[in-house]
Amino acid sequence: MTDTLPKQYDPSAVEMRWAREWIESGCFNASEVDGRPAFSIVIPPPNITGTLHMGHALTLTIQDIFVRYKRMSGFNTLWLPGTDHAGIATQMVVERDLKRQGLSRHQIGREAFIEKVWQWKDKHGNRISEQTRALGASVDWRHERFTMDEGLSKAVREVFVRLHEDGLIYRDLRLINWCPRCQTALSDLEVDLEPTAGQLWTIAYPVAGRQRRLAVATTRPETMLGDTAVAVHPEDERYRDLVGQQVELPLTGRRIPIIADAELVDPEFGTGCVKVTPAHDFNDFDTGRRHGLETISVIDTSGRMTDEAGAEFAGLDRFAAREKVLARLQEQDLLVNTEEYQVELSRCQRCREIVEPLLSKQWFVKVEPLARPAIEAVEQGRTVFIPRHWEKVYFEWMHNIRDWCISRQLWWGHRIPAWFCPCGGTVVARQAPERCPRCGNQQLEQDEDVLDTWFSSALWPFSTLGWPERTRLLETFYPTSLMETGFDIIFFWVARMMMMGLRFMGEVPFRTVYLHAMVRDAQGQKMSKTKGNVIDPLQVSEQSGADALRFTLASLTAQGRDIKLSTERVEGYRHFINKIWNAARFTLMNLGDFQPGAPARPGQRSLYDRWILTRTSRTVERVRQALDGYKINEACSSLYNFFWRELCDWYLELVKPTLAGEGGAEARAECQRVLVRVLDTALRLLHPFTPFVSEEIWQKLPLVREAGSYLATADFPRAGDLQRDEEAERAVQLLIDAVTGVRNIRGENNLPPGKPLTAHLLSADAEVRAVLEQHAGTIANLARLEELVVGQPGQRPARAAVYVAEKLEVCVPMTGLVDFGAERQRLEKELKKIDGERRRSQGKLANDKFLARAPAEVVAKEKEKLAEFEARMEKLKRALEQLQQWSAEES
RNA sequence: AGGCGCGUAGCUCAGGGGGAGAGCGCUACCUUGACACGGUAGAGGUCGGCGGUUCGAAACCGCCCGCGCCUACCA
Repeated sequence: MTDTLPKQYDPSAVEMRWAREWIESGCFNASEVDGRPAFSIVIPPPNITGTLHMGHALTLTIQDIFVRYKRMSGFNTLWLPGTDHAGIATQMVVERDLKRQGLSRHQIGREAFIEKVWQWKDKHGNRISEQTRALGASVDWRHERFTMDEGLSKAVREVFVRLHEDGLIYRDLRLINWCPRCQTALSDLEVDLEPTAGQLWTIAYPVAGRQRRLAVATTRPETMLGDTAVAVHPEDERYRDLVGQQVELPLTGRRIPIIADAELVDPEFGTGCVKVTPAHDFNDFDTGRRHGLETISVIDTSGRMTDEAGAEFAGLDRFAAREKVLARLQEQDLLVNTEEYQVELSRCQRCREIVEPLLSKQWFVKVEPLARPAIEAVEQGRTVFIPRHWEKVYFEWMHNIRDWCISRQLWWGHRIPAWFCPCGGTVVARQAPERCPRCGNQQLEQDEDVLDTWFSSALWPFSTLGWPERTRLLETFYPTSLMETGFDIIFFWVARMMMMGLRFMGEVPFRTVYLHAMVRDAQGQKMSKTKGNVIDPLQVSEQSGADALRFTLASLTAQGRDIKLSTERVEGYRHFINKIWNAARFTLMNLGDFQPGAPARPGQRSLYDRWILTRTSRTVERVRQALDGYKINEACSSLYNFFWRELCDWYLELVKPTLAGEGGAEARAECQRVLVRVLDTALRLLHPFTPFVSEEIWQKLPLVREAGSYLATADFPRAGDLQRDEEAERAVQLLIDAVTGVRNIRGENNLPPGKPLTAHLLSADAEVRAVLEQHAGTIANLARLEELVVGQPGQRPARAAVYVAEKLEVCVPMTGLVDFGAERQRLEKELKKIDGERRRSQGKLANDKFLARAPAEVVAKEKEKLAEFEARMEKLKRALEQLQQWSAEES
């Protein structure tokens, strides 16, 4: 016996080594031309500013499980990594750096600033990629991409130009969301609504030439300076006569019309009159367009009042202006009411600043024509969402989609390929044009703006594969097989990839979208730096090992539910990893004379060998089925249960004597072979989940294999590789029941574990008795018996504790004092339980309708169950009677 | 306001028309030939409530109660 492994598994010594070796050996390299079926995933590119958090750990774990599973199942597998330039976030980070040096980006200029960002990226932008390696992600680093790479930038220009040619990209002066702090336009999605305590003010607007005032309510009184109408409902009797008249807009001296609009106005709400500010409110903007109203911008891009707001207010911050407007109205007795009111504030997703709707000339994508095919593709099942219910969310958004504002007033990003000529002409082109096609002028200026980061992300599944070139990689791996990401970016990303993929590749970007849940802390709170409840995956990984973290995340990934993570849980699965290690340790300790190449001798196989082989086969089937159905947690629990409960708890215990040579050299040799075979299979099954420990052990196993082969690229087991053997399953179940019965009696009667006992195993079934007799030695060994008697039910020993199993009775004669009370209680409890089952079963069988309508096999099974319950009850009753008798004799 | 999801053992959650499950925790015992990061045994549940469908419901349907999340332009 050689003890080659330490008692405790130390992941830190193992993980870095394999992470490096797999990559160096090319295990994860995809092949561009290959006869094998392709399987591909493009990684959802994390921001270069980011560091790895639990969400990344989860998505990487899930993707890696599928990628390794498919790779081992013979697919030509590409998992393509990369990062995202994250326009606003990255620009903010670099600007902050500059600020520390007392500089602003405007001081150093655009070119120098972009240079700085690249420097920053070179220095810090790889951090997340390195962290990805540490988790064991089996990505093909040769194909790593960055959204600002030349190739991807070319794809962005190509898409922009083509969409523009097709009339799907246009430039227009419209109301957009503007962040006064970031100084850029935002799309609807980049704005978060936040319920906030505010006020609702009611202001009186005097009707021109009458003694009447119209009361309008507003949450933003400062915008009244830009009002260009007051709207009422066309059917509102109260105001019908006023439509077409004017009001005198307070504080401005302007006269504005009273209009009727059924869409904007709900006559039931408030006074039924609405102030209309087309330049600062989305509803009002639409109303303005319907009625041809003037737009007056009274707030500028920094959130200050413009000259249009009037001399008194110009230059004031929007919130200061609000106070001043209210004060002035108060003085004029035009503020008729103030009440507390819950308002939804729009905030910038990046910096939390209150977003301002502003009139601005921006580039937009006309989305509806792109959305239609993207909707159809999911309707037709060409792309399937998992869990399925997310499809509804996707449809809901796609059906109500609005045009996408894609220009950003930033410097870091893909510059918009549009050039303006002083003559008023605009050229959209792949390359900088030399002269204006309209007037020939050579003084063209490129648009200052860049594109929304999500614009380039939308192209990710094909731009990363080389598009617009028709590369081998693209031909082989598009459409990708799986998109694994968080449900929170269905709209931002998944939907947009669908639209762009269909438009430019003519086919969906991915066949399946697997949306994972959010990782929360143990209390179910969202993890956040401010709350301080963040669990850092790298720290956990250092403490417990990446395998333990991965297995934990995978086990908790039930479809459609948030993951509540705690370090205690990871600890628990670390124990599982250690269990795997120790099973291997035990195995290796018993393989001193093992000959890997020697032919198997199935004739030498024991019942236990046959049993573990068939159990392994079932596990293979379960794991495959679970993975094929995207049920990762089910795969995990099958593996956990098999490895710990079946392999370690029973098989290893059953064969210890054989391995010790008690059954002879041949039996030992075959047992070794089976053990190696089973462990090999288990490691293959485990590998996608716990790649490090499985590879480490596998390399130590004495297997016949080519030099330089890796578990990472070994074959994933198939259920048919191993023999099914129901007879062995039934027989071992008898042994398990017998052993458990003795242990139960021992535990319940407080008999010390070391105390040798005598047990009688009784069964009316001769076959059962034969199995028990054959394996009496094993039972005695595991149950710590000094004597074992197999007999018929009538041969119950005197003064014995009884345990009634399904097919046999276990009796242990009690020497010394028997606690009759406790023993009776135990039996009565068991009796009551079985009686409940029996009655339920009997009730069913007494029901004619059940007999008539239930499927025949259900009825047959029910009859079997009833017979079994009755038999067990009979035994229990007899045991109780005897107990009664002994008890009487005793006293 | 609509939509979606969730209420199962003390905790975290699987399961899902035909004998209530796991992990952790808890109790008792144990240095038994890999593992105390271990072993053995045990306690613990009107499967949120009420109706309905069914021979049969924890599961399917409806309503209700709680808890989350997402979407939305009510001034």
